Amino acid sequence: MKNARQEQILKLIHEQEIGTQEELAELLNACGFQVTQATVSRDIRQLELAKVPGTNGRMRYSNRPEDSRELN
Amino acid sequence: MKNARQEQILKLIHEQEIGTQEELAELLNACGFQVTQATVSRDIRQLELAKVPGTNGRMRYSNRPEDSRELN
DNA sequence: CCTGAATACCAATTCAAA
DNA sequence: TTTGAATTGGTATTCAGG
Repeated sequence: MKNARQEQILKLIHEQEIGTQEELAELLNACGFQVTQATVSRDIRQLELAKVPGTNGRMRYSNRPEDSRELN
Repeated sequence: MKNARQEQILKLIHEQEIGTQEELAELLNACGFQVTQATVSRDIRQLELAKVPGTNGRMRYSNRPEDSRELN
């Protein structure tokens, strides 16, 4: 089910550094959610997760930026 | 020069919705900064800008998320 | 160092399908 | 309405060079 999976995604990205959607898809599969990258991409859009270059140099999915709502 | 260009990038992403690095590169060129996507990619990493799926569905570059520092 | 061109990699979307 | 496979589009990186 979609909602449970998206919950799991939030949990996962909070627990560990996830660099790619494939990686996330694999972790979900390990949790019993059978999905492909295409679905993960859609989930990410719905959850409005951001991909940020971390301070360590690597990329990481994360919750949305504070100032992403309006311009000035 | 690099710093001036990165300043300009910050200004641009704050002023308008920028969806791709190519788009950003074009805007920079229009401002007199001659760059390609490769350099924009590096600047984005150095500035730690995030790419977020906006509420409107489109992608947008934005300043970094509030919670992107540590895990729990 | 910093950069561009080319490339390899990653992500969004299309197109069926259920 | 949700999904996967395949495709297309976008980005990170390599590799060479200034």
